[in-house]
Amino acid sequence: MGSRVTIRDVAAVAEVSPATVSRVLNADERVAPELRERVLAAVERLGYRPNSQARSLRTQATRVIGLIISDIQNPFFTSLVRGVEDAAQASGYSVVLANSDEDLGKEQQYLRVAAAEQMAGVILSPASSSRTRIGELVHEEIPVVTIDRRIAADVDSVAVDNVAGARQAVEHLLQTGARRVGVIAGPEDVSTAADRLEGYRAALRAAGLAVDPELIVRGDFRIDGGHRAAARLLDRPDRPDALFAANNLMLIGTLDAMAERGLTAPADLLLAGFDEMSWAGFAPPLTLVEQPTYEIGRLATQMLLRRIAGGTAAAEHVVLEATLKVRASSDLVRRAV
Amino acid sequence: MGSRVTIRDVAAVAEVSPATVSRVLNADERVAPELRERVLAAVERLGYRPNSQARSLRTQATRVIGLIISDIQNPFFTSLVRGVEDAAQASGYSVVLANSDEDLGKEQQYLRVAAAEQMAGVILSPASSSRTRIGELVHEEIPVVTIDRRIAADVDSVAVDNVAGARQAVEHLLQTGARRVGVIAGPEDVSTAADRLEGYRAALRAAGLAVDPELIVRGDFRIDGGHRAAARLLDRPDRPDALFAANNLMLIGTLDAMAERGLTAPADLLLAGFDEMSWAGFAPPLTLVEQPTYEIGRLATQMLLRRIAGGTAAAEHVVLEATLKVRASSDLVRRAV
DNA sequence: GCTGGGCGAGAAATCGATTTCAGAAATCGA
DNA sequence: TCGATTTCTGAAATCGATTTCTCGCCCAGC
Repeated sequence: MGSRVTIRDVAAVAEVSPATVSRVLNADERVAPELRERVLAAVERLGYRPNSQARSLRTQATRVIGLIISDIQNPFFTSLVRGVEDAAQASGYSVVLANSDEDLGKEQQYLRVAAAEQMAGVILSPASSSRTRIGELVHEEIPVVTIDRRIAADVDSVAVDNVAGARQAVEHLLQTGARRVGVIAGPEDVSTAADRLEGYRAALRAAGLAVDPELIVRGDFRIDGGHRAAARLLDRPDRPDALFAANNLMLIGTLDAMAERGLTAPADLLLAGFDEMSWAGFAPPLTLVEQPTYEIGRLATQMLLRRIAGGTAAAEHVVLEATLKVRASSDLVRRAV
Repeated sequence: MGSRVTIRDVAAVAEVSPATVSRVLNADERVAPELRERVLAAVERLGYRPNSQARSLRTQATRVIGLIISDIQNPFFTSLVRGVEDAAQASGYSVVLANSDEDLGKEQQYLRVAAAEQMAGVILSPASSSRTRIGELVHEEIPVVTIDRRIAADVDSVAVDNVAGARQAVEHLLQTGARRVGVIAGPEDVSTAADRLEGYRAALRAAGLAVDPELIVRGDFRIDGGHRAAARLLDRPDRPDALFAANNLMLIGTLDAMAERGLTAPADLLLAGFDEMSWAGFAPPLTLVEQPTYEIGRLATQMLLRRIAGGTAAAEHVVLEATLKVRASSDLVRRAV
């Protein structure tokens, strides 16, 4: 019947009271060295492991942080998860992972679970910037840090400078010779999508080019949506001479659509995307705006832990840099690279 | 200060005892309809949510199942996770997800967490068939179901018939005209890898061909390993005329290695792999042995829930079918498909 | 009319830890 | 030497639920 060994058993073996055992285990200094020894020996001998339910019932605090991701399948999140786990573990916290799958309903449910389980804190990549509701967590006073995307509520966030990243990519396309750059943008209510679109516009304006609304098509940050959006752009009589996909999965959809039409980059058009695609295997190598994903996870966790420890300052918004990696898909000269 | 509303508050408002509130909430029949009404109204009005720590401390049972995956980044697991979540949720359980990253140390740590948190059960895709240790869970009498891979211990498992799947793929390659089929096999201590290699051998034997050990190279089920293994095969003076990669990530590595050498399938050699690759975007479309991933997750969860409910029969091993999907990468005739 | 059985509801025990409180022993200062 | 602190330890309260125990009441049966 499992976790049979309780603190009383340890106390009995060590011939002390349960209170003393608890003190020893919680690094309370004022315990005689001799008793401490006896307790530790008993713990060792019995293989005692404190019952975490009982502990957190009493202390009203768990050492678990929730990590709610909008799309686990997206490799962007994988190394981010590692950053979170490493930082959390270093402070003795464990991480539970959930996949909202860009679904507001699922997201809501996980947020409820986090509140019900009284998790110490939550790191969230919100499915929507305007419709995600963290009310339950706020009510339970559970701190929240958003990653990758911001939300309306006043909480900490960690993200990259999406405007600058997208702008760099589009400016690069223009410098390489593109004149009509199509963009496969993300969903309207995701801040990341809005920012990247803004970067696209900024690049055009800086180059003195008009923003043609016909060249802006929205996808859903997933493969299918990217495929449909790219198809619409590619089937225009005046086909764009470059495409910028606002995230990695939509870039895959774009590659699909191009393959169907027998088009290749950079020969037929230039191509750039956002977010890592370490699955590799793509020909040609793709020009991408890359994010420091591990770092995002690590920083977000540290901010969260500070909040948990009791920081009550105003919400902090950390903005990291995204860097453009030019590769063959957008580079006529270095095509062979 | 969060979850302030306790069962006593509800009891006070409804003017009954806490015991009665508990009975109403746990569907105990013998409560007068009138009191039941009052209790439900009070619960509603106060927004009462039972404290799950307190509950599971008393009942000695959580409604959480752990899902420990060997590589989250592998899309194979994504729809499997969905299958688990759907089935768990239908029975009122929540799922916590962990990524062992094919690392025995991490795996061990998560297993320990599962034991410490007294999870109701664990679904595990073990990092190793021989070195994974589930002793702690067994000790706590926490049921375990392994997926995708088997382990030495006597626990339930759900997997596909990897031998038959691999055999089908290799037989297909032979029928399409291949004579020297190279295989990029998986790690020695993973049952899945051993089975698929066995299927490869069986196909050759059935065709009356000798098994050339030079054509068998081991990878690590990851992109890099697949890349190195494929490179070794491709650089041989007597290059194989077909390759079978034992999982999806190694197939990507194989594609990389081929691209570096200017080789394409099916023109230069035939190509087949194992596991879905729904990221698509690959040219040519790939011949793959596909698994019913969602179903694996769903079935594993149902088995686990039966164990949790108290089934004590002998370990059950469910074997599903994997089906070969022939696509252009191995099909000279239907190359245009 | 009295007893016994059944049922519904509250009081209290319980789960396993932490923490407060109080008392005994040790230390210190005068 | 004695009283006043301080230090250490154990007894008991506590966290918030569930569950056992107990009691009062009602009704049926003899």
